[in-house]
Formats: sequence, C-alpha cells, structure tokens
Amino acid sequence: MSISLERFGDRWSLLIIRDLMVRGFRTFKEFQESGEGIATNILADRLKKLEHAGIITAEEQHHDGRRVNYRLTGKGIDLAPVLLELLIWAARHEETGASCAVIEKMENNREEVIAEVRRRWRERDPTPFLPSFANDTVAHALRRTQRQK
Amino acid sequence: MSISLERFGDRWSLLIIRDLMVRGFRTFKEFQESGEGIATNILADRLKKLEHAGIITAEEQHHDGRRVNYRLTGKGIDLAPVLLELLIWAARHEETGASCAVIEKMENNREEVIAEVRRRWRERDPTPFLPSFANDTVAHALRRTQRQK
DNA sequence: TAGATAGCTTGCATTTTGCAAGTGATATTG
DNA sequence: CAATATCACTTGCAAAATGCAAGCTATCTA
Repeated sequence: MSISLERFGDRWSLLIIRDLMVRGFRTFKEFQESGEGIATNILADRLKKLEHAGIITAEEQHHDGRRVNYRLTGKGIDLAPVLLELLIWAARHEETGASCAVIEKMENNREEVIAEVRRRWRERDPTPFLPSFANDTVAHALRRTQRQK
Repeated sequence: MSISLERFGDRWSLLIIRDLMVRGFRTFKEFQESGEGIATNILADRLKKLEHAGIITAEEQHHDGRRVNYRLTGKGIDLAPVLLELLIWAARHEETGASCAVIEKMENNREEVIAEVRRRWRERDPTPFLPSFANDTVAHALRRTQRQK
C-alpha cells in the first residue's frame, strides 16, 4: 500500500485521476482552468509521473497537433472503488456540500456506480459523471445509473 | 473529496492511519521505529494535524505519564474501506509481495474484513490485523475473520 | 538519585511547491 | 500567407515543506 502513496500520495495526483474519471477532463487546459489552482509546472510533472506509472496515457489528437488527450489506463480506472470510498467518507465526515440522500444512494449502489464509470471509460463516453460535484448533478447521474440497471 | 486530500494527501498521513488500523500501533515510538523512515518532526506534525482533524485522538496512559496512546476516532476507522480498496488496487497493479489468493479472498469478503477491523477497534483489541503486511499473516487474519462469520 | 525512556523541539540543509513569465509548435484568421 | 491565437508545456526564482541530527523535558526504573 505504501507503493500507492508513492504514486499519488500528494495533493494533486488523485484530483487529476478523479477529474479524468468522473469530470470528463481530457486536456492540459481543462485541468489548468478547473479552478482547483494547480500550477502548470506541477501539473506537467504529475501528468508525466502518472503516465510513467502506467495510470494514464497521453496521446496526440490527430486532427489538432497541439492537443494532447489524457486518458486513464485500465490500471487507472481500477482506482474507481478507492475514489468512491473516499467520496463517501468525505461526504459523511466533512463539509462537502453533497446531499446526504445522494451519498446514501451511492453507498447502496456501489457496484452500479462503478460499473457505470467503467462503461463510460470503455466507450470513451466523455459525459462528465459528476460535472462539478454539485448535488443535483450527482443525483442526476445516479438516477441514470439506476435506470440502466 | 479534495478536502480529504487536505487531511491526508501526503506521503505519511495515510500510513499512520493504516498502522493504527491494522498493525496495532499506539505510540510515537512504534511509528518512529516502524522502518518506514518518517522523521520525528514530521511524525509529530502529522499526529497533531490528524488529531486536529478529528481522525485520531491522543490520550496519556495513566500508569505511565510519559506514554501517549494514539487511537483512531470513529471518523478515522471509517477510512477502513478506503484503505482496503487501496490495498486491493496495489496488490493487483503493483509489486507488493502479497499473494494473489489472499487478495482475492479480501476482495470477496470486503464486508467481513471491514467488520473485523471495526470490531478490533471497538474492543480495543491490539492484535495487529496485518502485522507486517506479510502474506501468511494476512491469510491467517482472514481465516479468523471467516471462521467468526 | 543516576540513568534510561518516551515524546517531542530546534536548527539547518535539501527538496518540493507555487507563481509569473516565456517558449515552441501547431492552428486559425484576416 | 502573414499575423495572431491557442495549447502544452519550460524556466527562473522565492517560499514552503521535508529530512536529518541533535537536544530537551518530563516521567519512570534500578
């Protein structure tokens, strides 16, 4: 487990992973402007390290040579359960602005939530699962998930 | 979730929490000598911050005024699912020395494993659940868990 | 009462981070 | 097709965090 912390035991790496996983981020610019306030040199460094660790990939967009598309690998998407548990913990014990009802739903539907996250990843569905971690949107995403069941 | 990372988004905090949770650590000295190589000033700082965040408590031992007993709070023990998922992820994707069979058992018995961790915490059972994250010991702990079911 | 022990502090060098500005390669616009 | 804009980074430097060794204080033990 201590090896995990060498991979993303800092303030930013897990946020990057989360944004790739549930907010639909793909590009350097999106991270830069996400409002989380990561400095560009640190962002570049973390992306490089995560890529090196096999958690994300970086590939050029063919129709725009400037753009680089970042994407989670299988190893990266496998962190979904960790992030979900972290989200549940934070919602229960810290002020997060997430509604209790929503979190309760998430807790009772872990498998489905994770399956949906994986599905979107597999199909390269860029729709943010949790656009900004705002309450209503979470509820929305969750309703979709449950309908599909 | 980003608030979680303010709490333990560094190389050491989660290791401290893990050692309290599954290795039976109680005292400053145990952390200091655990071989993980945390500097004493950093250790003191992290213990203070975790206490301030309500994740651990520090209380004097009454029969030895030098000793301080650190212990997870309810909020702290609620991180068990996060740590378990992290452990599973690390075992699957990084070289951890944990045997596949053991991890598979853990994956298939999440609830029981967590229940056992909680039980030990509640009853202040100091037996390390995973003495050194060595394979056989994990297997052992797990067999106990399953027998109790 | 003289160590020994536990839990920290302190001082200082090294490393990591944050901030602002700049660079180079593409893409778009006039 | 030249000027400008955009994107993904670098670079330089100041500030903060970390690591290391030593020391300090309050117990406890022989």
